[in-house]
Amino acid sequence: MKNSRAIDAEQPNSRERLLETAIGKFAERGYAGTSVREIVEHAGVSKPVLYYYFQSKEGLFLAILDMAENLQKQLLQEVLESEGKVLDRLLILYRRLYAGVEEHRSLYKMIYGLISGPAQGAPDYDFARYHRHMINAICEIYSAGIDSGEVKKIAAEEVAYLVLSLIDFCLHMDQVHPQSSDPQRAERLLRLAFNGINKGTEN
Amino acid sequence: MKNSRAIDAEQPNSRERLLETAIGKFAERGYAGTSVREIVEHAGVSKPVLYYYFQSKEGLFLAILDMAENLQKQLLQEVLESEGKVLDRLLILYRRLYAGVEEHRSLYKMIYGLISGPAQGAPDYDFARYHRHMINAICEIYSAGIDSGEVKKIAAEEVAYLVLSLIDFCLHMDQVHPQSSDPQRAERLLRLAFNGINKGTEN
DNA sequence: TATAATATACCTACCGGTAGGTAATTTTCT
DNA sequence: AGAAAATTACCTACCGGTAGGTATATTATA
Repeated sequence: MKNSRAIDAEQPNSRERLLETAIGKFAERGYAGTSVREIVEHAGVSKPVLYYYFQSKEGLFLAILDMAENLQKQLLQEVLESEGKVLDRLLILYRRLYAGVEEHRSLYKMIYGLISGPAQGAPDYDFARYHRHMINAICEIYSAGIDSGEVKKIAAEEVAYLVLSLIDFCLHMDQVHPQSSDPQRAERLLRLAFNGINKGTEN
Repeated sequence: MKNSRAIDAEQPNSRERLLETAIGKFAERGYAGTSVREIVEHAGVSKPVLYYYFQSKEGLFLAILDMAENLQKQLLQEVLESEGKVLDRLLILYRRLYAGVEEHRSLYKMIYGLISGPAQGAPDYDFARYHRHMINAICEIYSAGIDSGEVKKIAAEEVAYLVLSLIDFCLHMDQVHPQSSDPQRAERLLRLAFNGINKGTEN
């Protein structure tokens, strides 16, 4: 028999502690703004442990990005399996996204910072892929709505930009001002855009 | 008479070259990702010149931010003097903003990165102020539209978020994919949001 | 007893910042 | 007007400290 006293709690091992710590630090202070010393100290391990698992600071960074892309891929796949009206499916997308951001707050912050901001000395990486995946998913949802005659025949990409801009913005706001968080805002704005702002448009 | 040969060309002096170079570098690689050596070398001056004019790397950074806030303040003031329909005034805002971004591409990129991303080791600064100024300006424009009965009586801030999210997103896209730049996109999306996406809404 | 996982102690290169000096201009004093 | 004093605008050379990374020894595990 391999285990001694039951399943012995399984406290996160060094590798995972390093990943988690690095995500937090990179999110708060950026890649160049975070030293490997900070990371290993906060994770409670010595420096060679980091190099043992990730070869380099860049390796650690890229391991995090791999993780993030898998999370996004899985999320979008789930959402695309949904059915219903366009607006409802977009709301499902948003809610699922919101839940994901809640669960991986720092990871989202880190990625968002790298998508929107400078490279911070980090290794090259095609961050726009995250954005493209989102646009594609929204296009797919909207196109289905055009096919079923539910929504206006507007270029799906055009609508995708509008929807994504709004979702992104709200998620971002939620992150930089968590005290005035309003998870419903994105949903309201989405409905608003669907119904129109001008007087004379319905609702 | 004090001057010798006319106004002697006045090539940009060291101070301005440092400012310009620093903006470019900070925009591309972030604050912590840019060393003062890089800056002074690219600007063609020696290190103490930077410390002579700006006291520190932080001083240089803050000087840039001062500049940026003044530019924004001036821009919004101009736009708020406009008259007309809400959508038209918002389009004026967007166009003016677009022109400003074109003119100060790197500066905008740097600020945007700092608003959206981690601190990168940069000194504390309330970057959200840029965002608040924008929201306030849009609220003012929209409120005028409510008063004149032109648009729906929706909380102005709500609309401001929608409008800003859209403008921000388009400006940002324009920046990270300048090759597929489409200055008209924001205008189309703005109109789209005003008219609604659902079938049955006008236009 | 082999190997996976860690620690100590150290490396070189570069970081932001400064000490100390100087050529050229401007201001002040006579 | 001309000398003296002060200021401006810059330089080379260097500082203490910290960055990312590693050689080597040790400990735990199987």
